[in-house]
Amino acid sequence: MSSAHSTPPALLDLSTYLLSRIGKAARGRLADRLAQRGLRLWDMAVLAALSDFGPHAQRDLVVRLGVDPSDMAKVVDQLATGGYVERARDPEDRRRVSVSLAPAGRDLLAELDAEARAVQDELLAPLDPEERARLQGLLLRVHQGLG
Amino acid sequence: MSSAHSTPPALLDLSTYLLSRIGKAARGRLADRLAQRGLRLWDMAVLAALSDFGPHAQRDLVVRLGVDPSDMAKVVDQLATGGYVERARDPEDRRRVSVSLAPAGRDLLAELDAEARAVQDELLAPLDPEERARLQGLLLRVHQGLG
DNA sequence: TCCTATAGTGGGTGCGCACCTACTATTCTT
DNA sequence: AAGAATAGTAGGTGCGCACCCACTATAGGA
Repeated sequence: MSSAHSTPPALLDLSTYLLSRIGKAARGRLADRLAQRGLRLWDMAVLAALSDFGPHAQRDLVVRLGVDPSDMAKVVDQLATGGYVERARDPEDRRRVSVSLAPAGRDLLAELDAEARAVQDELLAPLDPEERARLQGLLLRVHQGLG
Repeated sequence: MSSAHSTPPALLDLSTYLLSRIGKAARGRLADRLAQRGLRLWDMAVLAALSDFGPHAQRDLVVRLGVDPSDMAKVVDQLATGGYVERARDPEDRRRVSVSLAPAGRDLLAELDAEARAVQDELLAPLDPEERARLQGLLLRVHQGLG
């Protein structure tokens, strides 16, 4: 992949390029670890949303995470098959499926979070803790601006 | 896409996630601009390499940029068709094709660089110039560590 | 009640990217 | 001169991702 060797300075001077490259490495490494468990990035995002905000109608997960409804159906189905989330028809509107985090899902999320932090340690190895915190703060603000 | 709205804090707390997300946005926006000219990211990388380091044997471009030789052939072919680079058989080793930047390629690279900086302005809008410089410095060091 | 809108689902499409194989032309080795 | 190695090329494959369409079930409004 990105053969460390002598990347053109014209590219290294562009934050756009660095973000693209580093982001790809981050995504790739995390995806690899999730793949070993038969999971993809969206699985983790769904678990995190359920953990942070409680049960969601499937439709609300779609809105929150910005995924196609059809794709979300597949993700939730897989998570339910694995016993990580529970699906239940909403009695007040039987079109809706309420999705909630199962205990196994909470455990899984903790493990995935640890995987993500391991990737982080690899990736941010050149930075000391203070610098990592500064980077995190800057990235957070950039992310907020993404709209 | 990443619907700014209420991303799970468990994810926002992970630099891995932020890098992945922001990197994807950076890549996507730049790729869109290049696509309007019928170009892809590798085209820009090749132009930058030629500009920064002078003519390359095609094989050396492959090594420097870490691309598959077969894919590089296609990129160079497209750039040559557009008049942005020139191909010449190396007389000392007629297997080799020496690739060099044509004047039109230098102009194009300048425009693409401007496009990249425009994306940068969009993306890093929440940061002031000093913060952008700090981010750039941190990213550069992280990139160096990618190996 | 009829008509429209909404929630979820199954199946399929197109694109970009990385990768691989087979092949030709040329050079190097012995 | 023969065989192995190298540079480049044409074409094809598999994967992940985003997206779209058709369909069922349910609910809400006129």
